[in-house]
Parts: sequence; C-alpha cells; structure tokens
Amino acid sequence: MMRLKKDYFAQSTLDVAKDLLGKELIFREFKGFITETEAYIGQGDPACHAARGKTPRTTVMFGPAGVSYVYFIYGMYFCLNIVTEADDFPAAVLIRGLHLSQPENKNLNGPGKLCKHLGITRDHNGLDLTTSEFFYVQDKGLKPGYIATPRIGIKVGTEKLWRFIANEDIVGVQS
DNA sequence: ACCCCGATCGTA
DNA sequence: ACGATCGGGGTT
Repeated sequence: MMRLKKDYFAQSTLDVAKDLLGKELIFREFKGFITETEAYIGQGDPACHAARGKTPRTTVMFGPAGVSYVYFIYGMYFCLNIVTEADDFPAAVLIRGLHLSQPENKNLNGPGKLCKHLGITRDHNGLDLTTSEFFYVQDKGLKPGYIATPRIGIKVGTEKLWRFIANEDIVGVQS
C-alpha cells in the first residue's frame, strides 16, 4: 500500500516535514510531488498558531494526525497543513510547494498559490487524508535530498531551520 | 464591540 | 519595498 496512513503522520513533525518531500499529494483531479514544507510545533514554537493554546481555528491541530488544517490568511489566501504527532499534541506540516504532474505539468511554489490553483478552501479544513477518497498522500519511492532554512513570513521562531526544500534535480525546478 | 496584524503574493 | 484584503483572537 503506497498511501500514507495515520502511523506515518503521527511521527515527529520534523521527521514528517522532511520525509514528505517527494511524496505525491492527490487532491481531486490534481496530482503532484511535494517540493517544500515547513514544520510548526505548538510546544515551544511561538510561530505556531497553536502556541498559545486551543482556539476555534487551531482545534484541528490538537486532533488526530493525518487531518488537514486549512487556514485563511492576509484576507485572501488559504494555506494547507497536515496535522502530525499524537492527539492533544498540536503540530502540523505546512505544504509550501508542489510540482504538479496531473492534469498539467506546473510548478506551484508558495502555499497561497498552491491552494488557489487546486481550489483548496476553508471547506477542506478538518478532512482526514488517511481515509478520504479524493484527498491523500502516497509514497512513489522518491527520496530527494533537501536543504533546511528559516521559515518564511514569520517574525518569531526565525532561529529554527524548519523549512525544507527538495533538491531541484529530483523533483523539478524551484524558485 | 473594537482593533491590530498576519505561516502571502504580485507589482514597483 | 509595499499595498491588497479580511478573519482571528486578544483586549476593552
């Protein structure tokens, strides 16, 4: 079975964020390899939305691993995360880049652009990627190398190198 | 009820 | 470097 299940997402967030590079994300008719991720861990990470406890928005991050966390930002964009770790341990991996292979060959760099292109909105918050028929992640055997950098767009937690970018030569052109 | 500002992006 | 655009969440 290639599809990633709950045990996979329930691992440490940093491990999942790195390992998701090169995995294939499926959303409806769209299919593509994950090229960039960021880790957010509620405990000790002030940049994480869940850092100051459970709120209506962050509730899904406190729930089971493998569930989508989609949030609205800057009045016009949505960003897709996948919840990680054990129940009641708030953490998630932000999907920042996707190299689409279907239905077109296109590189989607940036979480806002990615969601806009795929049509991911608040309606897709809280979906279980380990059971959904149209929204899931699978392992196609790709294991790209990567680099780690500070995360983008945050003002706290910038010392952590929790952004992971797959090597271009394996999964396609970055930017 | 109010107000500040953000896990972004396109344009300058 | 900056503006667009609006919901979340802390504060009053």
